[in-house]
Amino acid sequence: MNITDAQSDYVERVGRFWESLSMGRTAGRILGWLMICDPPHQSAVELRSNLGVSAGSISTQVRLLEQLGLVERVTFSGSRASFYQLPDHVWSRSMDTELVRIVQMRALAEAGSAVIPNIRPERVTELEEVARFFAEEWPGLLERLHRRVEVKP
Amino acid sequence: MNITDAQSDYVERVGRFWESLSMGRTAGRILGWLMICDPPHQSAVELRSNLGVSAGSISTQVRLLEQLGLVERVTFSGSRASFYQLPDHVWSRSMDTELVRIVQMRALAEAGSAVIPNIRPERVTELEEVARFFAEEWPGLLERLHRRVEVKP
DNA sequence: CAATAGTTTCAGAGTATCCTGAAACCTGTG
DNA sequence: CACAGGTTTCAGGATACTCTGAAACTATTG
Repeated sequence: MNITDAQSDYVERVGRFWESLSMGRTAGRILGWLMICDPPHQSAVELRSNLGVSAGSISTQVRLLEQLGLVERVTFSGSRASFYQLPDHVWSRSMDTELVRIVQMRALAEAGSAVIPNIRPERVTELEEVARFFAEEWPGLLERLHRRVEVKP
Repeated sequence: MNITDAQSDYVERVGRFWESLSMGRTAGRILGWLMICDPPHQSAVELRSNLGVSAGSISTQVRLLEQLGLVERVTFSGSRASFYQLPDHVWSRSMDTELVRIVQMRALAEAGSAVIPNIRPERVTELEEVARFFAEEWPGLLERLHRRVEVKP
């Protein structure tokens, strides 16, 4: 199945959005296409021809996306090629990784404890409070998200 | 007041963290120094000498940070210079802007409605559900954050 | 209204990032 | 064990950032 104009538009749009998050346009295009392609799993060659990027680029970006947990590799007996597809519940699961950012933020704030200023110390301490708040809230929030998204009403 | 070694370490650490968010090391250094400097407001010249970057760079990055609402410009009668400082509650307030990202995400998901696939349509539709979930939850979450951070127990 | 403190703009240099195309490298299969 | 399909690596080119230093600009102040 070949890509249509409407699909190409969407792929480009996802690409630009991903780029605005400074995560690379090609990676975004791959995700965009994997969201709407049929079948949902695509070989490197199919990605190449539908997205118009080189084999090397596909290889690099797919590995990157795999590391981020946004793409998974599947294989089929009888076919030598690898296929790539979005894992189940990518989007809700991708929110899980925000927790590591929160932890990094907390670590940054704690590293500031040695240099807390006398005037307006909250410039440093508030960062820690914010990090602590999200560290507390995030798990419960995610649980509700997952319940809502994974078990349909 | 001149920057100490411990302070410089912290500034560099904030700089690297900011860089890891792909927001530029110099911008991060400015924020780091503005978190711990005394007085809390600094002129471009002070930023220059404490951070070791050029006047042009300070000018550019400070404008950028101002646009993001992470730095504010203040002036004092009797002084010709502008001074830069962190606004009150920068860190908790900076979480407010996440809402626009959520809205963008929702728009992206809605743009996909024209190309929803027959098999595994949730690859597209779940993105919208996630966006909607956060759009609903974020305001309340922020309100609790602000209450907690702004009125101390 | 001239001098000057302070700020912004801009060209050029340096650096990082991303892509391509080709070569190298795997690994099933005949 | 050689072949061939498929994937990864890598050098080189293009692009985009970001910084610097100097010139241009702005606006107080004497």
